[in-house]
Amino acid sequence: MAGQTAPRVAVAADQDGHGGRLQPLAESGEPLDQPLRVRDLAAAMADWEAAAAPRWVWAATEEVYPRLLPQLPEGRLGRCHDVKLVEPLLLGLEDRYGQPRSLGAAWARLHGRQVPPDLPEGPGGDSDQDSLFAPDRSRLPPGTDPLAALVAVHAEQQRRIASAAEPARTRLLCAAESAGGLVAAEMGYDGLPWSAQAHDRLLVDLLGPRPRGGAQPVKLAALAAELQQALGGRPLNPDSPAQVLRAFAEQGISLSSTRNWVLRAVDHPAAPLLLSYKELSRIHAAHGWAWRDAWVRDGRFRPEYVVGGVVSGRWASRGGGALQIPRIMRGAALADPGWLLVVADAGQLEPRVLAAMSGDPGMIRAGAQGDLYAGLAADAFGGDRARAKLGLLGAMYGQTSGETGQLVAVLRRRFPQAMGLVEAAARTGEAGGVVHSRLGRVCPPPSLGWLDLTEGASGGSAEDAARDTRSRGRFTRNFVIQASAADWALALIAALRRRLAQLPTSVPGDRPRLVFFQHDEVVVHTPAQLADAVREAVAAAGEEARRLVFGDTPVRFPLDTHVAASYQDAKEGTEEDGEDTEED
DNA sequence: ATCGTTCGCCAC
DNA sequence: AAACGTGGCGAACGAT
Repeated sequence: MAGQTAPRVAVAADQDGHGGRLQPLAESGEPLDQPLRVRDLAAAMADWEAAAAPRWVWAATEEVYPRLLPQLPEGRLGRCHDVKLVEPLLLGLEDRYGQPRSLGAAWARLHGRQVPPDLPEGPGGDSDQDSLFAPDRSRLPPGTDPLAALVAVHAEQQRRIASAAEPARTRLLCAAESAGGLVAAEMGYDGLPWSAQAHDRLLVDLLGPRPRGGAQPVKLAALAAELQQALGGRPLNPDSPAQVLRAFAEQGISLSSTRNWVLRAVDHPAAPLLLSYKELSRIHAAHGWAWRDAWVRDGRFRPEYVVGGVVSGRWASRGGGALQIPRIMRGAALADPGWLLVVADAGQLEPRVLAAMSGDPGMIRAGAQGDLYAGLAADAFGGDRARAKLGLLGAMYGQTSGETGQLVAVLRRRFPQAMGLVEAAARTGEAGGVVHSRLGRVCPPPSLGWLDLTEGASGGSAEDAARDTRSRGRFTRNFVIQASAADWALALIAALRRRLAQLPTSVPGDRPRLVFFQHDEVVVHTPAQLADAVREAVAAAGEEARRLVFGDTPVRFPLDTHVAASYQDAKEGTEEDGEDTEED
């Protein structure tokens, strides 16, 4: 096929059917040949992928790739440039944060036309029903050639990347974000293995047998009845904070709220009952049978991931609460027979990011070790690891209250460069400025309302203005860390995805798949005999991410990796000796 | 009935 | 012991 050596290929799928058009591009985005019409887009792309593995350029991964996946061979596609994911990154760097990101919007900006607002992101195109007609979400004006517009906008994005203040980092950020788009689509397609039987066992243990209709499970109903008795016997809905506060007041107990930590300090028989009720009630409501009916099909939990859905670059999810699966429910995430789950999480990721970015000698010394907090403690806290950890987390979150404030003061003395980095970020935010991640993801600028308030122009109180100022300082302080950790995590999954695709498989269908990703943690579903190779791939990907994002820093970014049939069992091995089950 | 806000809990 | 960052989500509740 002509042009198969092109480094990039632009893709425009037909609105209906299986065809589309392809156009080979130079790295700069300049066309190398005429567009090529193909009747079977997936087959043509698979051939091209096998021959030359170009970077696929398209308007939006989420609108194209899910439709291709069922028809692609196991190797799938290697790399892409997602115009809609790249656009907001570039807009942020260009002081145009938050402007519309669609292909049509970028095209309109390019031609000085009126920019269409983005469509609201609904529950994404579920291709379950063989929906031949994907609605056009490009926002291009009618009559515009989508491929020509794509090629023009992509070339312009390449120019913008090249003229960014730090082109190499921007290029890496755009590539990583685009790779994230591929991973997200594939994870949504492959799904997290989820055993209905195991899930049922967990639920029955906790709640009792599945009730008919919408009835309350027996254990929950019993707890509610007991609680009502303990609070005087009057009808009570334990799900209503207002009613609960009133009922406790009648017992002579005045509560500031019905939060768990408040209730835990209450000396009354109703308090533990309410705590138990709330715990079980939440499981039933958020991850019970109704949840499974809605989100688990054919032994897979298939949520929708939203790449770049969090300002810091972390992912969000839409539906199913994918990023909030309660720990006690994770026993239901069970590998297929003959398969295993490889679970890897980056321990102490955020403090390691701070160490690497700041170049602080003391922090680097601690971060070169397996346990950063222990190193910190030995250096500055007389070996008290808990205090070292509390202080460092406080410094990264902007905590000032109580004892933690003093710990932060110690850190400032002993690790001036590291503390200087987060405090400079806080000052920038308080002054209304923006900060950026290691790879250059930009934080949102302050709102007009914030500017009015903090400049005293809106008539708000000085207290409100001061509170908003401090709040933005905490946001930007944390942003530089959280967003840089997200940079690393994105590089990790991109590298891991590529390495998994290169693993030799003997039997078709036996390829390891990334099935879950949560901020600093990945899960790979793999044939058992490949589990060791997957572990090695994870470790190598972590090292690759470190080098790409942080260069030659001595700080290590170790991944705690465990292999088990269930997510739960793999995680239990991860926790450090019972004490201190906190993250990071 | 339907919508938006508040509370509160889950994850990192 | 409890206020310190990013989110999603469900029930209650009050407004339309």
